[in-house]
Amino acid sequence: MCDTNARRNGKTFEEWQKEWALEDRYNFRTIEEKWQKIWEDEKTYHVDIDKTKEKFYVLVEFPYPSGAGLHVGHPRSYTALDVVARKKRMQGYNVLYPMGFDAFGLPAENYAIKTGVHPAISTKANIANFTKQLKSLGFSFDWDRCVTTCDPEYYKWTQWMFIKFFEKGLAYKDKIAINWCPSCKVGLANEEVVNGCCERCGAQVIRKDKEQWMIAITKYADRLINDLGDLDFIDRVKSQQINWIGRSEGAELDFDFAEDKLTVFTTRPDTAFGVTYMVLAPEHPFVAKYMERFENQDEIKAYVEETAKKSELQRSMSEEKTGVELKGIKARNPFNGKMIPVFISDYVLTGYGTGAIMAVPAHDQRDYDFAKVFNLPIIQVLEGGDISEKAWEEDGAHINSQFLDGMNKEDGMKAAIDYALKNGFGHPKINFKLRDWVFSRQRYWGEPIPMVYCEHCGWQPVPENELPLTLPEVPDYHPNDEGESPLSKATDWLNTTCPKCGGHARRETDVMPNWAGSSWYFLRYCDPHNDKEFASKEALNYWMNVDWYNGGMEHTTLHLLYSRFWHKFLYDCGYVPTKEPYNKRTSHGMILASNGEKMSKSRGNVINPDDIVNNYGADTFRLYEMFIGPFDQVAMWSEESLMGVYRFVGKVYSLFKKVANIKPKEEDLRAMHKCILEVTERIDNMKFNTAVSSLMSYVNYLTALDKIPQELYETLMKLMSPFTPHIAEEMWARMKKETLVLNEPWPQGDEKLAEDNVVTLAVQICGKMRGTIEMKKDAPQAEVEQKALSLENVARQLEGREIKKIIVVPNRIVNIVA
RNA sequence: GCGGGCGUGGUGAAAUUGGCAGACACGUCAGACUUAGGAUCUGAUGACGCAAGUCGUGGGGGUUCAAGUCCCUUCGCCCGCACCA
Repeated sequence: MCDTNARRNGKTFEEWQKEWALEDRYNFRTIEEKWQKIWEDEKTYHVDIDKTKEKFYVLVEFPYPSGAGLHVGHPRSYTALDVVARKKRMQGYNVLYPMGFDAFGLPAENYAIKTGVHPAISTKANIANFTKQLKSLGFSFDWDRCVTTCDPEYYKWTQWMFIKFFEKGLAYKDKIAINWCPSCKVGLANEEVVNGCCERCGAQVIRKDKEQWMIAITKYADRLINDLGDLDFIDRVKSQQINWIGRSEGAELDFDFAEDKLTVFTTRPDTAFGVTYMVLAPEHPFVAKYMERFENQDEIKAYVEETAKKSELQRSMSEEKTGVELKGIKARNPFNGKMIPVFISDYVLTGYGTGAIMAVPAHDQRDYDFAKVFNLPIIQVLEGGDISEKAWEEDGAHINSQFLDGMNKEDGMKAAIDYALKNGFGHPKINFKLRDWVFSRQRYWGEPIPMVYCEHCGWQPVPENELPLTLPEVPDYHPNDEGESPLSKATDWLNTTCPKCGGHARRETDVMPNWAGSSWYFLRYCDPHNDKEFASKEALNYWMNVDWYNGGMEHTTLHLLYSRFWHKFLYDCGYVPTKEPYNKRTSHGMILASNGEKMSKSRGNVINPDDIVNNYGADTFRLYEMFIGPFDQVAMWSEESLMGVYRFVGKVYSLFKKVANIKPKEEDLRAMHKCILEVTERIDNMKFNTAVSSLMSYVNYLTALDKIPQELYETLMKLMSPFTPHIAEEMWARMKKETLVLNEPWPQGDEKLAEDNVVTLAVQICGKMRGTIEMKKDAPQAEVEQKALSLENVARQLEGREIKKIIVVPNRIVNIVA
């Protein structure tokens, strides 16, 4: 697979040898430059479908190519999965480990607003810089498969998939109250709002009614939960997704309200006899519909207006419950015929359930608080609690509930729903917190939504043969306050003809969110240059699924959820062979500055990866990031620890001088096999930090030897090559001349050879350590006991005491109970 | 409030799942080689104690021959969601 002469830059092996002999010191710069050039020139990491081999697809989240360049956090997960990829290759798998760029996004657009530089230009420069940085770290990415989401050849297919969503009725335009960031002048998905503020700029999000493209992710809510079951995702990810989707089982019940049915969702239909009033969200359609008939219209209108002005955050923060009664119309509880008052209040959300609730103040704290403010009756229907101070939210037998009396929760629920069904005023219902995906962004630097609006034919998709619908040039990148995309200024582009009737039509001017391109990029990696389809069936069948996907926790309810949904949709359409894209999902911890703070430009505590590579080398950098701490936990950057790792790599280099063509002794092999077994097991289990510890221990062993048998050093290079590929390749070349260590088979650890036939057992008296004994492995119990008792220290401690029992755990411990 | 997780030396952290707590590093101390290298090598290093030994995994209690690990209880921290009916 490789051209030996090219690898030697035309020099003969003898010439190289002379050069090496001169170099006594570890010169990482020459070594790393040399091997990176070889890997690049020889396309060492290029991979194709090879049906004779088992495939393994390793994936890391592709970065947004920001102007700031690579962060030290990026290499943490890239190195970890590079280690996995390299080891799997050596174990004989055909490994796909690709890299690309998630290149649409606001920073490039904001930069364009400030400087006038077209986002395509700054993005291209940033990508070049990122690529250079990534290559300087020696990752084994197949760069031939690099994809970029802002490339028309790529987003052609993102647009094509949007049209599929539209064709299947899952993409629709709707006027809804959206989360509007007044600073970015853009609508945000629910997932992009953090504590009522814009995820990007931190400005407080306000509510704004806007026509938006929506994608019906809620149709997949159940499957997105249920299919998690079979997947090897870390627990935090699973539970966070489940929590976010927020499934609740209950019932919808119809209360009579004037000539209408007022439908509520409740998880506790069995508490219906405790309902003393009802509450509508101020936006509920009945408020406007019956306005004329309310006696206190002014009061109601004022309250509706006031809540409309409030942000979600302000609404949720109000300490005291507020509201207004809809005087003039009462509702009728279908369970007992009682007429009850109806209120509007901002504690009822318009977007969840039906936007209306039945209030059971005795057993729901929010209803209780509201009832106290408005002096409403509180009827206890579940036994067991004192409701004089607060609501009783635990379970108890039903009381004051006619036919439900005496029942427990389960029976009560069943009986209440049966009763509602029989009398035609209710049915079981499952609700989700998840809302449909707001897919429009009033921005420039994103995929144009490939839709045109015709007065006669309505919304029509751009015909497939006209894709990609490329972004036009615009005079000005500013969005305006009315929330119109900069694309609305591209008049030539904007006006078009209807693909259906040929009449005049207008293009959609909103673009897609950042999350669009990243929702399917792992599919494109399988077949990145295909111009007939987004990826061939053959490629998808061979490479999918992703076997191991690592990414940030912050994407759990964003990218990870979106892409699972997107993939399921493609599966339903028959375009992909599997119903889930990722078999295994792990997540790395953040790297913080040495004082425990987040690294940020404003704090001035950012560590630049380029500096680390220049001062210590890529191998040290990689190895340090693996050694820094448990992979899934936050870690603090420490220059001192980095130095320790640098010393270690230097030591490994200088040990080469002691390598000799001698036969390893039994204990040498023991140390070697122990290291093989540990490193192998620890990489598989994501314990990269202790895998490095094993290598260090092994090197400490080698350091103590006068001469190092070559086999031991060769094995060290094999084990280190996933972590520190440059030095491993270099030292391997110095020993073997012709092959690449990365093509060597991964060493096989032998349990038997790793075991010592002499073991040290701890001797305890009543659980307290009193000494140790050396025994042959698996020595008979009697012998062990005798030797333990013969210890001077033990004998002294036991003087005058009676031995009750001796517990021997083979090869571990002796505990004498006296 | 709900969900997930964590608490071990001066520091980052280990601990074959109930079996010698502190591996591997950082730091510190001592020594060697040297004498301007922030180099390298060797050794020591949980606390108290001259020592035998005693005490030690947030606190308290329990199970066990044996607990960082299991059970109960309590305190503290981190992350996600949050008026979701």
